[in-house]
Amino acid sequence: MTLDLHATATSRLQADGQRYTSRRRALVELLAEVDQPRTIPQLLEQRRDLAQSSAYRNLAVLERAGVVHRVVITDEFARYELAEDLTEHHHHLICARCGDVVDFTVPTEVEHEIESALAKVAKRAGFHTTGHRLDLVGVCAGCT
Amino acid sequence: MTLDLHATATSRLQADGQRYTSRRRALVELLAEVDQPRTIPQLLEQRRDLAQSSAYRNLAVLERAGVVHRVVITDEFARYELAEDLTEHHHHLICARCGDVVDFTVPTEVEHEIESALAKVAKRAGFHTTGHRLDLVGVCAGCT
DNA sequence: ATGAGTGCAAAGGCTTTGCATTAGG
DNA sequence: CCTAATGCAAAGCCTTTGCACTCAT
Repeated sequence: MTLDLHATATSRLQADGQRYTSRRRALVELLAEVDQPRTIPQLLEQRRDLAQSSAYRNLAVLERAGVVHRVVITDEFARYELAEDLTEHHHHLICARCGDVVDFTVPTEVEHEIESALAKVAKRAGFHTTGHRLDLVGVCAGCT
Repeated sequence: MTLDLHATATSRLQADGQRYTSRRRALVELLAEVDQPRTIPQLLEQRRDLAQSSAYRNLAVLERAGVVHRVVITDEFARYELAEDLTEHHHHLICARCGDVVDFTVPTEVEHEIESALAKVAKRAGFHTTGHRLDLVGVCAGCT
């Protein structure tokens, strides 16, 4: 799995004319460790040897290559997570208490219901959707 | 409708110890005119007599009072719309082409399906949700 | 009069960029 | 070798804040 992840990252970056350098690999590893989108300050705190500007630049490169995905929740910090096809499908629980964002998955059957409802929405509204954002606002486990 | 809107705004602001001044009323009117969340630059362009800092401050006041709602889509500009209970329930179509955000409503029956699916999600995940964000990414009418 | 509201300008905070240095292929 | 990548510092951009002025009550 980890091997696949890095192999995939390498090939996707190469396809975009980019290298899979040590810092980029470090960022991908940090994102793969956790089940929540992370802010750049969080990433920098875990890996003090990463330069802030390079982190911003590298995450932008990784996003263009389709390795990571940028998630905008509030306007304080952008968050990054691995691209959807490198993780399992999930949604976000935005904690109204602590502001943290955690992934959470739903049973396949419910997922299908939501997707079918969304498909109807798209069809009736008469446009082709390229994706959707579905997040729940509530209270995370840590905040009880 | 318009009368109700301003009457409601007045009472909600009063409940928060705030006045419904001309600039605040102007902001509410601008938001009521369109069916999409607007950025502060957009609002300032339509009403050149509004001061930028006051617009930021007044929208913050109006949000605390529950008259408007702040919507964060990307990290460039925050957007504001009338509070949900002052408009009809709607979702957002984020245009991948021009970056604009437009409201769009769905048939009640589909809306119910989505809400019931979301209720299941919340229940199975074991938390109390206070709300959800459901936006579609696609191409708006203007971009065909 | 008296405090809320307003406008201008300056400061904050996240993110991006310029530039010299380092490193990967 | 030679270009891409990196790190530091400075600049950008959206937003907030300080402060004096104005307006409503």
